[in-house]
Amino acid sequence: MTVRTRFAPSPTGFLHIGGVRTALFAWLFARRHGGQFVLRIEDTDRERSTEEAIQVILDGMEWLKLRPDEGPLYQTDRFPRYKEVADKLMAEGHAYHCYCSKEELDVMRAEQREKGEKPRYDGRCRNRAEPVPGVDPVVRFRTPEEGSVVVEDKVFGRVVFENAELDDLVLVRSDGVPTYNFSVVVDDMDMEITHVIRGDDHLNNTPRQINIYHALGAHPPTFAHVPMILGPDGSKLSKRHGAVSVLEYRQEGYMPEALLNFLVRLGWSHGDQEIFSVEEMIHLFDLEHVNKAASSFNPDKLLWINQQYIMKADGKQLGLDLWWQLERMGVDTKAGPEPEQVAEAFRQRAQTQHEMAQSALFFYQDFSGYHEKAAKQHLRPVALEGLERVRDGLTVLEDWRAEPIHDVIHSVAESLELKLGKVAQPIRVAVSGGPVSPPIDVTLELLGRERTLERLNRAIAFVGERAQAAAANG
RNA sequence: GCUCCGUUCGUCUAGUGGUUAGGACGCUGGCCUCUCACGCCGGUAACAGGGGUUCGAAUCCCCUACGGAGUACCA
Repeated sequence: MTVRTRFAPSPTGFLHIGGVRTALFAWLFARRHGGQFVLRIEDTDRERSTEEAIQVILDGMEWLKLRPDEGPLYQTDRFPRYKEVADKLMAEGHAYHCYCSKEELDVMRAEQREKGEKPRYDGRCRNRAEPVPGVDPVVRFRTPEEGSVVVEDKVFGRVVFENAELDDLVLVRSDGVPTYNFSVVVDDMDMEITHVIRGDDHLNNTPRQINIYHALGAHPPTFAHVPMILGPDGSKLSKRHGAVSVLEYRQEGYMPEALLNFLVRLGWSHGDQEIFSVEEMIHLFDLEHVNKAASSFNPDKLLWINQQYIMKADGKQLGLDLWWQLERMGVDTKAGPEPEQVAEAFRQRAQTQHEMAQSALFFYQDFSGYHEKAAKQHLRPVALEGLERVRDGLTVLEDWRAEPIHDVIHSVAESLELKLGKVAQPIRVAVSGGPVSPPIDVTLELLGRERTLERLNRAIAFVGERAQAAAANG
């Protein structure tokens, strides 16, 4: 039997990292076993489902390359099938019509709660022979009254539920729309899902679903409930931390492989290994090493992993990503060096590509003013001679490459009997506006002769003005 | 309330009766160095609590505490 897993999100909110992690595990498991991965959109709740959310799910999974072998399938396309199965259950006595009103049920539950009992449907319509005129009934499942259901969960192990704890759940609403616990069973059965990998918030639903499988004469699939992902503070994931659309991570400059790597280590491990290529994940992933406890999302680690990926990323891709970020920021990338070369210079200096773009801005456009502290520290009269000599040396330099540029700066430092840093740092502030940049020779090469000389002259003038102002004041 | 589930450094985790409880992120000391990074060397910090079982428990059992989920004509 070939393995078939599925990811079945309901498009009622954005696809966030919790959902992605579940999808990743299901996808990895299918890949690992040479099986298929199905994407099913659970949109039976028409009130809350949105077209936008569906699009985010599709785009997000495409970005992460978590591509389904089948689907997207939509539950709203399958209503006739649910009806067919419900009718069968009715005909065989596994289900019955219930005419109770919402109010009636509320009263019933309130009374039970008062008595310290678990609120549950008491089966009052179980043996009703006649319909109630004018009332559209719901279809309820006739849960076995005795015995227990054993869930052999791949993650949680053996979990036993007493049927007496369960009640007769609604299968089909009065308007004919199936409920989750029913449609999910029909779908997983029809789609021949062998392994249901989903969030552990569904563990409690599992015995009910298993009972439905049995009533249908079907074999339940293997279940694996994966723990939830919490926010950095250990609270439920919210908009503040991870509960934003996954696509936001693309905008913030994370690489999809890095996000996947981060997510696979949330609740799963392979010894001490931290970095996994997608191929390695596929090769190594297993349900046995999935944790039982929820884990919280650590943004710093995501940043670190992303940086690791940037360092090793393909140069072309890095250039493309930097270009994309710059364009998004409204920068004219034609007005500066090739993004690919710039990205190379920043390879080890950025945790995200967005950060890289921010740092690289000075290659493409002029900065308005100097970083105050840096200017104060480095653009001083003592730096003047070095700046001028370097400018003069670079003006006549024939070969505009990092090495010869380095030689010019180095010899100026030597002739002034200064350490390289004493000469380089003022140049850095002069050309970048701030105290941080890639190695100075590389920076100048990328910046180009024209811009370099122009900015050097501007800095020289700046130092001159400052000296005059200081003299006037003091 | 009831049912089910969970609990190892701040965080992600290794660990399946005998370990100085290991690694990673973070933080931190140092080295490298033209800045920032990268890299390298070092430090910090954990078995929720209490009872058992055992020669011996992070590991097995029970209780408590805390956290989570379900208890819908949501999914």
